[in-house]
Amino acid sequence: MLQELKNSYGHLFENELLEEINQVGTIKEIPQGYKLIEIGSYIKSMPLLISGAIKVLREDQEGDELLLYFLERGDTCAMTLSCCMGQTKSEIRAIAELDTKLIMVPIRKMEEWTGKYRSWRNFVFESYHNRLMEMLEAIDSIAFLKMDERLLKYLNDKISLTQDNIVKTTHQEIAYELHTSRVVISRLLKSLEKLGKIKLHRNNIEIISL
Amino acid sequence: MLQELKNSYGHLFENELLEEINQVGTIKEIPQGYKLIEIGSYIKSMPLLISGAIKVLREDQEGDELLLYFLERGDTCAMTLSCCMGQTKSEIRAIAELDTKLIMVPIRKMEEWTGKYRSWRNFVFESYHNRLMEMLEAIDSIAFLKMDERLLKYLNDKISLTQDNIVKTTHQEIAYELHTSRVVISRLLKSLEKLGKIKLHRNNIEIISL
DNA sequence: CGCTTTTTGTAACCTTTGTTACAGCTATCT
DNA sequence: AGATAGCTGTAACAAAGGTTACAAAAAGCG
Repeated sequence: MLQELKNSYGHLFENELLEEINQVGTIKEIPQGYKLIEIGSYIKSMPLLISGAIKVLREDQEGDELLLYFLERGDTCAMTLSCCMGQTKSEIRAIAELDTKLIMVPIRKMEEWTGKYRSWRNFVFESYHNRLMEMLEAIDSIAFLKMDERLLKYLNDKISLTQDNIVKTTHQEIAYELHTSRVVISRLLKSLEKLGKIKLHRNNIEIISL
Repeated sequence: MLQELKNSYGHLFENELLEEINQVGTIKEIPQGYKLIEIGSYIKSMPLLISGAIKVLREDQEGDELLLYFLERGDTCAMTLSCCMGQTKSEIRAIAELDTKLIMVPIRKMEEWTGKYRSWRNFVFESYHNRLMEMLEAIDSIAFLKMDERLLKYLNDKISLTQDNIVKTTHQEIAYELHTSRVVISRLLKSLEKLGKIKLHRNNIEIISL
């Protein structure tokens, strides 16, 4: 594990801290689609991403979903931090978007490290910062963009995440994540296809140019 | 200043830290409507609220606004924290919603205090947590509520902020903050009036029951 | 292969929200 | 008082997005 740790976090943490993480952390490999955190659940450990990606979702009372943002290598979940500190329930759902490898760190260590290691403090602050920025981006999209623009942004985000110009998903799935209906997504995708920007196939969308 | 500091932050910080804040902080009284932070500006000090309220707004390229949340006594601006740390430009605009009293603390002290005082660390973490939760609430409103529900929530937030059942604002102002048009707000307000929930006057709205 | 389930395409229609235009009212200023 | 600027009310219309319904294609399965 130490090697993987160093690859992803070596530039951030000093050796002593890396060693501590190595001692108390457990590595986990989770498959795509695996649910890491459910809304309302308590959290007892904090994930440090090694590879893969995790999508973070919000849900309302009726069970309608909305995609907030993705976590990638070097990221951690600020919501988790937040919940750990306050001992409150999770406000979000986290699902592996790709096959993902991560290190789980028990939360009791966190308090200790924030006092002990300046690099850890900075990491935590930076995580909060990044998450706030991503929340702002999410707000921008919902508040200021129309559905067709949001869809384009969604497709863009997907291809930069997977490094693949084929987005493997269904219209229904996109509709869930953008909190709209399948018919609306099919309609907009069809018009993108007519513009020559994408090509529609069953269970996947081929991106030509966006 | 020390007394006001103790009233608002005495339960959070130890005396030594309160003393330090007293040394380096400067007290500021700003009138309603005063612009504290503009989008794109750099921030050199961090506000600790003593009394009053500050509204935090987001803006898109076209200059369309959206109200994110309010800061009250005991709060600080996590966006400011965030920007200070990263030395980046402000992503938000902050305007005094009421006449407001606050203490400005130079940002260079922050790094020092996060290492030195556990209570300060906890305060900063809690601020981030609170702001993340308020961002989530903002997202919930925009994504899951219809405009009439958002308007109700807006009015509710206002009366709990001012402790006054008369909301002193114009339809246009509400429209800006909810990122819609004045006509839409007038329409919805009128229908609320017909339901007997509010009474409309010039420049203010009297809340009967929500 | 025949049956079922999942996914996609599309039409028709409704609701919500946004836009334009204009009139009347109120406060303020000179 | 008269002029002006700002605020509110309302109608008529346009656009975006949501809903319902149904058909057809593709994949999965015994």
